Amino acid sequence: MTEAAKKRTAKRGAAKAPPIGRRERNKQEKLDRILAAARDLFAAKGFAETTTQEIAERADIGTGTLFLYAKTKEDLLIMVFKDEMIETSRTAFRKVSPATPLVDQLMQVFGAMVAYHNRDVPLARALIREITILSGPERREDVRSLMRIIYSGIGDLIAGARDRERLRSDIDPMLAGESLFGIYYLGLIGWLSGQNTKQAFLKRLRTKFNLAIDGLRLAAPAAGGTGKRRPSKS
Amino acid sequence: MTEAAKKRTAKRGAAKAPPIGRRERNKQEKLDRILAAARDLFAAKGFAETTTQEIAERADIGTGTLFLYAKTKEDLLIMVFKDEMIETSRTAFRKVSPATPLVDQLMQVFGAMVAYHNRDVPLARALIREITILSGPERREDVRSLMRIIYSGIGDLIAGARDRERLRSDIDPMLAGESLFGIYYLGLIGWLSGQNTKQAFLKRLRTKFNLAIDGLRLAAPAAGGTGKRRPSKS
DNA sequence: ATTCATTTGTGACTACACTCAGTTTTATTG
DNA sequence: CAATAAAACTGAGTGTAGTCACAAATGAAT
Repeated sequence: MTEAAKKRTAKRGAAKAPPIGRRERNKQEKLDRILAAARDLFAAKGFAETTTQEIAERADIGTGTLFLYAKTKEDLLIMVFKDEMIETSRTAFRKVSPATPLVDQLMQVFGAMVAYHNRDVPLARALIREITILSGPERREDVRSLMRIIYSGIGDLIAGARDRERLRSDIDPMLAGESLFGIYYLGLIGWLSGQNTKQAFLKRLRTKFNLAIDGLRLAAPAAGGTGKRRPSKS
Repeated sequence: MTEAAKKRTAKRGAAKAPPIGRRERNKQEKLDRILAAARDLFAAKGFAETTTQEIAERADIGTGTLFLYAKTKEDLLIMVFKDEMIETSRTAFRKVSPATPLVDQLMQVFGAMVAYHNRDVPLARALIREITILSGPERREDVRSLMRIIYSGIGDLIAGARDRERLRSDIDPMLAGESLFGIYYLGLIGWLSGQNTKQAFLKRLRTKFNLAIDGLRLAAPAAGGTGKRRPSKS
């Protein structure tokens, strides 16, 4: 009996319901090799400087095979870093100090994201470029799920701070989360584009968050009369 | 005396300070032809689908010459639309109704920008992609000047609304302008990426602006202005 | 006008992302 | 096991952005 035959029989005897044959296993292994190769090369040489040839070679597959797993080189970039970014975000929200001023909590979260991007700024630039406007529809869901995590994470922080900081109860936390993320995102782009140092960016961001929380209006800060409706004009 | 000699003499007699010789003129004409060709083709076929060959052909220049005027195809995109975008922004700010609630003024401005992008959404996508993260440093100043115009434009609106809407006097209008633009920009990206209809985007944007102006806090509202806030009972 | 230096123009060429017709591998069936 | 179908793989080939060594045009100097 040949090795092949033995293996085949063994598989039959094991379990057929979850079709985890050689095929699926090979495919998964290949994908893993591709992603590892791409990650290493992107980190070592940068995104633009890495050729798909090199990635295929290092993953020990044919050039054409690569494009069976990633539709484009840009897709590969998202595929490589998606999980990492999601994990970074999740962890950032998990680590937030409870019962801390909302601004500080926000700065903790976004600080973690900035620290992540700071590990490789040119790569972050490529990544943000692609995330902002995807070059194809393939990774749309990936980005969407990342955004959902972030928006609802911020939304939860806002909801959690409602009592502590006497926030309005009529606001949609998700929508507010989107606003705050927009403020962060534009600053991030500015930093990655070299308009600000990381420190200046973060400092400015804190100011903007304070502004967003307090609003532009000349409302009485910490006024004695809590919900005083119309404080006489003039 | 030959034609050449006559011309040369004439030029000498005219003015030498502004060296507007045949050279400069030819260069300008060529650049104009290039930009016109690129604009037409981008509009007709889309950015990705237009080849630099086609642009060169239509501009009646060699393929290599094109890259003497634009370092990359992406550069060309910015070069073609930069002036238009700046003009759109300037006009948008100029047309703002004075003595109108700040939120409405903001919606007028950003509404104009959205209308501009709405003329060709796929092209807007390419444009925003490139503006967000430039693929090279060549057009950095162009984008920066556009941003300056926008930020200070919003800053002026805020400063102008200070009395009308009893805004805080301790805020940096430019910084606040950046915040509001960030909120807009992320929404714009969402719209261009097909996450929202134009209407939903604009409606949501208005809500976000109101939130940014009023703040998240339950502080005593300074009434008056755009009392768009939900009438909180009790 | 002639010479010469400098700027501008050019298209054959290169590098690289991506495709596709043909091949190999795996699973299935009898 | 053999035969067959289906899925996965492959690398030579294709299209296109961008380069570069050389050519042409221009302006300056005499």
